[in-house]
Amino acid sequence: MDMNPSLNRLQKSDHVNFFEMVYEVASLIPFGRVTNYGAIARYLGSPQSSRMVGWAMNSCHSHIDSVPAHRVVNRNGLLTGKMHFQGPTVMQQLLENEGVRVEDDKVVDFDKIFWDPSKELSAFPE
DNA sequence: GGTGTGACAATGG
DNA sequence: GCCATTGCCACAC
Repeated sequence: MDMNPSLNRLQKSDHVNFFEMVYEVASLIPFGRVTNYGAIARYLGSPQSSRMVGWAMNSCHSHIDSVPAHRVVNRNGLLTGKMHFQGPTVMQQLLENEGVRVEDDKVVDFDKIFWDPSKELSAFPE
């Protein structure tokens, strides 16, 4: 068989969609629900790549569709990425607009409204 | 093509 | 129980 390195790289190119996949999952977050980076990373098959999720969010502006990044918070339920929005209070406003209580830049009842794609979606829809 | 980074998470002291 | 360190993996320079 021809071990064409280009071919191998081609498959790796599929991982380039990692960002888009993150946007996909983020878009699947139900209204009034929130999730954390680790859950999304875990759903993508790389539970250790939670940082990549945040990185993808950093580039979410590059995505065509608007990504509800305000529904994605860190494991502590803290709105760590609020500063990356149009305004430091936009993220909180959006969450409160969805019925999510945010106190001191932290999601109240985070474990209650926590939405795990790996459990809710239960499968890999590709 | 190597180095640095980053909106995290888990572990250790 | 809080602060510091490590791991991690993909992307930008």
